[in-house]
Amino acid sequence: MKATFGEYIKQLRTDKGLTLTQLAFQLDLDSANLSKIENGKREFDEKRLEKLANAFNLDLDQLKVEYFGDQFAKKMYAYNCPTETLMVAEEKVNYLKSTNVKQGQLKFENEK
Amino acid sequence: MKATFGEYIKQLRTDKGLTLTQLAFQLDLDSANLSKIENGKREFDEKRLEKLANAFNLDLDQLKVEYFGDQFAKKMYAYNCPTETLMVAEEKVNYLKSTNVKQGQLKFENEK
DNA sequence: TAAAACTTGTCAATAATTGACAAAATTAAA
DNA sequence: TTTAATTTTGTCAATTATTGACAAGTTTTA
Repeated sequence: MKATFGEYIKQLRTDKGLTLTQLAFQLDLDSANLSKIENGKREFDEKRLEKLANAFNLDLDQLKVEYFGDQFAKKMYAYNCPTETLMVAEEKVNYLKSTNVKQGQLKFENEK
Repeated sequence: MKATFGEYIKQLRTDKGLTLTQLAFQLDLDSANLSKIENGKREFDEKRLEKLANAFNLDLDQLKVEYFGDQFAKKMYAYNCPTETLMVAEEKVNYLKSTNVKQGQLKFENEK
C-alpha cells in the first residue's frame, strides 16, 4: 500500500512513463507543485480529482476512495483518533443519506 | 443520533442548562459564533476540543470520535464517496501507525 | 412588555492555500 | 565526463478561507 495519495499519483505517473511536466499540464498545475504533492509537501486539491481520473482512465469513485481514505487516515493519525471514529462516520453518513439533507444546509456543502 | 457536531454541542449545553454566553466564555468564543456553530453555519475548531471536553467533563477521545466522525461523514456525503472509503482509511491509518511516521513528515502533521 | 437568550448579517483581520518562478539537486543520455 | 532533462526545494505575492467582533434582528421567557 502507498502511504500517501501523493505516492499513489507518482506511481501512476511513472508507470505510464509520464514526466511531471506532462502530467502537471493535464492537471493544469505547475510541475514544481505537482512534485511537492507527490512528496507530501502539498495537498492535492479535490477539484482536480476528475482531471486525474481522466489522465489515467480511472474510475472517479475509486479515486475518491483513495483520496479521501488518505485524508481521513492522516487526520486520524495526526489527532490520534480512536478507530471507533470511522464507525461513527459510517453511521453518520448513512444518517445523512437517509434524511437526504438539502444541499447547502450543511456547512461543508458550500465547498466546491 | 445527532446529524451534526453543532447539534451535539447544543444538546450538551442545554442539558446542562447553560446559555450560549456561558458556554462561549468557557470556549473562549463569541456567543454569536457559537450559535452559528450549533446551527451548522460555522465549523467548530479542533483546537477547542479540549476546552469543550473540560466544560462538560467529557472524555477527549470520545469527543474526537464525535467530532471527526462528523467531519468525515460530511465530506463523504458532500462528495458522494463510496462507503469503501472508510475501509481504506482504516487500512491506511493502521499502516501509518505501523510505520510510525515521524512527526512533520506528513503534510497534515503541520496542523495544530 | 421588558429582559434575556438566541440568530443572522457583515466585515476587517488573520490565516491558509495556491500559482508562479528561480535555482538547486538529481538523473539520464550522449 | 559534459549536457540536457527531470525533479526537488525555496520563496513570495496573490488569492481564498476562516476567524473574531460587533450590530441589529428575532424568538423565548419571566
